[in-house]
Amino acid sequence: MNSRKQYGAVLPRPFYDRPAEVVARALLGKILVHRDAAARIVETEAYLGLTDRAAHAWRGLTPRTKVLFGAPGHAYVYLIYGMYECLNLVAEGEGSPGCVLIRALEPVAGIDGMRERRGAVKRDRDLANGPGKLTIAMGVTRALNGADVTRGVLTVCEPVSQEEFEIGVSPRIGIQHNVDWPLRFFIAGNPCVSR
DNA sequence: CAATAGATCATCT
DNA sequence: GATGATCTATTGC
Repeated sequence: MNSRKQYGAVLPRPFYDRPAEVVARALLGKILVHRDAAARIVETEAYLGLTDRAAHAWRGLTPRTKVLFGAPGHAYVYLIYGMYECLNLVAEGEGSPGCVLIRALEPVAGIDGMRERRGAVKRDRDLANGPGKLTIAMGVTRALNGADVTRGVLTVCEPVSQEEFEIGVSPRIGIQHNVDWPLRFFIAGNPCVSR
């Protein structure tokens, strides 16, 4: 049991009030915290909104995308393929629907709970190395859609110690439009980054 | 090891 | 009624 705190101050709202691709880069290395579970963000993708056909908000304001058009620093959780949930963080100011998809995490604390929720996973690095996996591992569900990430049960925090890392860039994964836009960011060499 | 099929449902046409 | 920001198990070299 390690009782030492693994993370520091909660990121304030202005952190998110910037272009989606800037926030996506800045989130790498930060610590996502939900109740007793904490994990380092090692892979993100930026979705730009009205100009980005791959983004949910591309078509405009609908009941589902309402959160994306709201204030920055909130969670957007949606169901994909009828089975898995994906976690996004809303970026950019009110009315500007940029967001950042969290694609992979490196477990930091509460790993026992993650293993329970994930079932027959062998290695720790496989607990949260994908968008659908990390929501299960962290216990994030659609009940958290619209939640304020600057205070409450789900937050993103500064790491206690920031090791140096290189940021890798590539096209986004699993989408059908704008396949060549380099909006995926990850910590180069980290074993928890998805393939 | 790489490729592929199947699971399963909220959202939008 | 079709589609999708996925994962896992299974099949085929």
